[in-house]
Amino acid sequence: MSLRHALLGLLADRPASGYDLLKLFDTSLAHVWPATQSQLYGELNRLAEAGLVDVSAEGPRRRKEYTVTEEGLKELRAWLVAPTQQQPQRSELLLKVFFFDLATDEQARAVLAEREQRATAYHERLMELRTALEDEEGPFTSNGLIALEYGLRRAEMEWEWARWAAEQLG
Amino acid sequence: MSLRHALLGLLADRPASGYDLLKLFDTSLAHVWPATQSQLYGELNRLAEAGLVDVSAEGPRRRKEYTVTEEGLKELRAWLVAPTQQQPQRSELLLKVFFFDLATDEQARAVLAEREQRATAYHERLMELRTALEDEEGPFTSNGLIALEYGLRRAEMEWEWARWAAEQLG
DNA sequence: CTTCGACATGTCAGTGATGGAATATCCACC
DNA sequence: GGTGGATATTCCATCACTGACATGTCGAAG
Repeated sequence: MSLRHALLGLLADRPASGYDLLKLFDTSLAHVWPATQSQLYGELNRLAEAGLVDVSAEGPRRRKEYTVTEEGLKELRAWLVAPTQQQPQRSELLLKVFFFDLATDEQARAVLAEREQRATAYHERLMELRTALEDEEGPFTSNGLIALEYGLRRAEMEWEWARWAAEQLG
Repeated sequence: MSLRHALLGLLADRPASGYDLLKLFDTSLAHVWPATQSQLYGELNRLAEAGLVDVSAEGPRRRKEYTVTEEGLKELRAWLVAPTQQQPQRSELLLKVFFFDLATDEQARAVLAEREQRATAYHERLMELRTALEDEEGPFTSNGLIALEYGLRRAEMEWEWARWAAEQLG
């Protein structure tokens, strides 16, 4: 349900087309709220129907540029201050942990090692992203860095936990 | 897709009915892979159709008791050692952080404070669950504690981050 | 002048989760 | 003997996400 607010948020900075927004998603919001092209175009049309955005310009190649309406901004601000519902956390990894008794110790260790690796790799990617972000000056940079820090801390937590868990198995 | 494996995993410990499994989900797996009643019964029927479980007994009130088949166990073990796909992380909280410029500092702080509170409350709940688990001896206790530790660490990470983030706003 | 890559939008089938309603049985208690 | 609560299963409408397919335009490079 928040894809809608992600779009409104990006459009609040500046008008953009679906294509623009798709790229913005891939860069800025990729780690926070990934979305596919089909979702995005569909939601844009629904947003326009609901009067939260307007088509402010049409360009070549059927390009439609969207702008948030007053109503859209209102909706966005209301969402920002509404209580954040935390979505139920499903974790395939932890599910496997639950059933570790069905595997050998070696197999269990492999599962944990895989996660540790992934977490460190992800951490590195985020560190690169951070240095990249620090150079350029975008509208979402400083807030983006706060969100990014969450990812970094989470990755650290994950590999520390994975190591600890592997010890527990012994 | 892993609901299937969650069910197989629980049934691998002992045969059970849908109703039993629902209760097991609510207690043991609630924090790891929540599932609703409609999902669960549906998946059980599909599992039986696929030959991964058998109806091993029928009791009063149309109760059907399911048991994993050899094939089901095979599937479960294959899943355990297969690479764990990490599902894309959508976070409504981080999305809000991205758009903090649209809110007042006060509002942003409130969002962060709410999360900090939730994280500490969740941490407390998990601590209680841990002491409860440590007393009783279940089949999944020791692995459950490893999974639970993940939740604890994550909650700690979250409130530390929320505090840090609030400082950044100043 | 053609072709290739980037730009740009739309649609659809399949899958899985949500939430609620409908149905029925058994048991304990009054 | 009737009622309420726990046991137990099934179905359905709705919604969101995925991944793929379909369609078409423009600009630059050769």
